[in-house]
Amino acid sequence: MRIGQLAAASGVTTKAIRFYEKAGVLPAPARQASGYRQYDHGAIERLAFVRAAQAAGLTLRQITDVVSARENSGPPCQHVVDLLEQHAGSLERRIAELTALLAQVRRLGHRATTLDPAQCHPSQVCHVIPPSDGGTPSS
Amino acid sequence: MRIGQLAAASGVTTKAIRFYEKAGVLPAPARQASGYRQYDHGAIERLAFVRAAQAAGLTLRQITDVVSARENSGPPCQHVVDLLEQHAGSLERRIAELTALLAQVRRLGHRATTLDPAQCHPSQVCHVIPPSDGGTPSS
DNA sequence: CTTGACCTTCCCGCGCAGTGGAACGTCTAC
DNA sequence: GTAGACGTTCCACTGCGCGGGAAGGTCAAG
Repeated sequence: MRIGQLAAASGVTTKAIRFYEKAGVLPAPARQASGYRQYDHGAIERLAFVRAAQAAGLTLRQITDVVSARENSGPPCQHVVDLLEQHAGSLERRIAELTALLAQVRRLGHRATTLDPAQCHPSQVCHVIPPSDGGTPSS
Repeated sequence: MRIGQLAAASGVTTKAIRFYEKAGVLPAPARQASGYRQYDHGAIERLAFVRAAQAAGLTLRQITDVVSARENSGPPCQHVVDLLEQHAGSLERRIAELTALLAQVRRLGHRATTLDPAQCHPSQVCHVIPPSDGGTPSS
């Protein structure tokens, strides 16, 4: 099948498919005499894996590592398990950061209800957001 | 004071200060005859506001809006309150997304412990991550 | 033969918040 | 007068995941 059919079958644009190939996340397919890419049926499954892994929040870089591990040394299950565990850890940290940030933003919003706009000196931009409160950067 | 002193006093690099000015988040300061930027004391406070607002997770675009509202029509408190409320809402949504994603990743990790690597067909990349499970996209 | 759908490669752009470096001007101390 | 610490501008690059469009080649139908 050609790239257009693969795109239609997988729901991924031809642009994205070529991008994945260039990024190393999909192997370079065979070419027809015309230069057109020629895909076999497995390409649909590989593409489905890429989308599933993306839906799990993995980056293309991480997926590329999984795919090349698979190509070099068989099923990369342990690698994938480690990756998922590590990913779960970073999700937890990120959630904790955002939760702390949410609490901080809520404090500011609440604080605003007790302040008088007239008390806002021109030298400040807005006294609702005070300097150096040690908020967690959202990186 | 010159830009280097402002940088030292505020803990922000000269690069970032010039970047803020170009982005419209800081007003263009006066210039000396040499062309050097000349800052008054209020610049330190404006910069502190920018950093505090960033620590609260606001983007430079949002901060720019607050600053220009301040310049055009006095204390932007209501604007800021609305902004914070809206920001809290998007933080909540983001946290919910990431929490759902974390649950999904945990399910995958757990599932991996019940699978046999030998069962992983070559046509798949890795059977730990199955296709089309309807995971929430992380963006 | 020509039209139109498909394919190829290529580079540019987005949004975000800067950082790095080049090439050059300025000020201060010795 | 010269070293070096500071300042100025501009352009490029980072990571992420593509999308848009140009300029051209290929293939089937009418």
